[in-house]
Amino acid sequence: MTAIKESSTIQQNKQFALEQCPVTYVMEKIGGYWKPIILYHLSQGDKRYSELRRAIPAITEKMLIQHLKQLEVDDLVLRESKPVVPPFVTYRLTSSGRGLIPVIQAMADWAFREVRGEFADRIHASASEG
Amino acid sequence: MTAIKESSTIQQNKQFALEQCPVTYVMEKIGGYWKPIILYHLSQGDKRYSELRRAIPAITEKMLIQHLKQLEVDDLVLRESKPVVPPFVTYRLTSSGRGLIPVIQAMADWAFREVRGEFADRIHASASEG
DNA sequence: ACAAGTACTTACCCTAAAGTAGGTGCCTAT
DNA sequence: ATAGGCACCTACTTTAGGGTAAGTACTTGT
Repeated sequence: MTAIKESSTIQQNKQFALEQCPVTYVMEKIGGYWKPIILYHLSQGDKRYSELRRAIPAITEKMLIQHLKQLEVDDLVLRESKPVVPPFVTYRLTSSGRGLIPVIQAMADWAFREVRGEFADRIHASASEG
Repeated sequence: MTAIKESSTIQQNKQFALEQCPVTYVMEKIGGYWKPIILYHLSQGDKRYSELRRAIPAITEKMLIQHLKQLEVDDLVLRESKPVVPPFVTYRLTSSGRGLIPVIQAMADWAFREVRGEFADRIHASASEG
């Protein structure tokens, strides 16, 4: 067991931090507003850059490319470019990225349940108004 | 079906936005760095203010109370204070908040899988170094 | 008398994240 | 000839999220 030498303390700290709060680790990778939204769209299938742009009209190009680059260095997203003109660039989830699909899916499920709940409340309120 | 009158367009927009991207709805509620971390600790059981503080040493009091208040108005967290001195305030998840447990749990699961993966990679790399 | 613990609140500051608005190079369609 | 689509890049500015440090009110412990 001589593997992991000097860096073992880092690893131990990481293990420690993880036991303290695993969610912190996740936030370091996909914290912020846009990343989970981008990941959601990629979870629906591989997308070209321009497809992502159209799928998320509210995001600026700067934010989109910036987060895509970061997701790439964090090995959550893979960028594949065909050397043609006009450019043809595809983004897809890596296997780590696909590991986040349950998270994204749980988020989507919750959102639907919440809004259905509001809907039901509203009908109920209107009904009891007379 | 005359329930929902003037406000129906808002509701329709919400439904539309939700179909476009349910994750956006989630981000409006729990986006940012700290909220999921707070929710994780509350998912482990009801906590007093000071317990949360100790559980999340990296957070400042300002951030903690600020996000707790916001989670309260968003009906994800319930604040219960006993009128005693010294104060005794407990925070717990509401039913909406409990609905997020699968999200938080999926995050925690992913974090553990990721770090185990890194660990395995590291051992593998060291082994093939000689 | 003083520190420490409870659960906050307030004022000030700073930085990192995000928005604005341009440009690049190359091609196709009108 | 000009506009538009592709996938970006860059400089500048704004905003909001977060950090620092102090104070509040009341009680218990030493």
